[in-house]
Amino acid sequence: MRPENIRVPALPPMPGPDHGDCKAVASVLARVGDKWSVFVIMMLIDGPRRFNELKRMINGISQRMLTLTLRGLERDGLVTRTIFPTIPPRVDYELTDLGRGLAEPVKALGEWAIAHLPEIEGARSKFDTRNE
Amino acid sequence: MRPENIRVPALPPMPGPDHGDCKAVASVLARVGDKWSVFVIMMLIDGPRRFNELKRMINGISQRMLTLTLRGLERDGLVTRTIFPTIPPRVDYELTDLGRGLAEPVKALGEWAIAHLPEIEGARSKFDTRNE
DNA sequence: CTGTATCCATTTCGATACTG
DNA sequence: CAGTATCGAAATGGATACAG
Repeated sequence: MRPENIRVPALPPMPGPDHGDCKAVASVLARVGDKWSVFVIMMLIDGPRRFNELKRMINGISQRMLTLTLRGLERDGLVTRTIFPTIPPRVDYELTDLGRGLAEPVKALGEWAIAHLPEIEGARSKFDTRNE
Repeated sequence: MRPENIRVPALPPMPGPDHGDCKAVASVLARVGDKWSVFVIMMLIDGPRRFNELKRMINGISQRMLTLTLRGLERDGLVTRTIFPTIPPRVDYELTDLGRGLAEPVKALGEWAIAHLPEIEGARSKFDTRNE
């Protein structure tokens, strides 16, 4: 049997051509999926905000979750954290260029959500009543 | 004191003008944020798919999570579920018009994620090494 | 083939208390 | 003001077994 006739076994664990990025992309989408990340990004579109300012704007968020959300956004390079060593201390959070770029598709998604909310809620209640 | 001088107390539990939609919009965003919903929507863009077909395409998803994800999408009116009473049984899932509409901004978000993945991963490792 | 039911580990998150 | 630390409740998700 000559080399050109050797059969190479298929490669089973390779579902699609873009699977290499799959987990990585998922990690980015997960950030957007975080309940609070989107709200924080929205609140920062108009300019920098202080910690408690954000806390008041977002209404239901706990101090803990705001801290964790901001740390996550900072880690991904989406917001900057600026400390003013005054007393009382002051910390400003601001979107980076990257963060402002992300805000665009996020805003589009949010606008779609608002526009189609009636349809979705209708579908939901219809589905729920159909199954008691 | 005349009527025009009466002071109306401020309304404390009303953080912003768009707060009424806040919880509702969040519930839509939460669906997109679901780890698997976005992948399922992507897989359905090209046309209807069967249950196990989706399961194979998505690679890491468990049977349980695929069922739950599809039920959620169906409940929101984003996919339809068509049963063919053959044996063995066959069930097709397909995007509705609403679902195809949602796919647009979702795709934009996914493309942004892929395009800026290097920046984000760079920011992450930088952040992680800076904090040991 | 297309699910449902159950169990269990892990993660997530809110409440609370405390620090510089 | 801007966090950190800790705890327990709840949600999430995988594995497995079973059913129509």
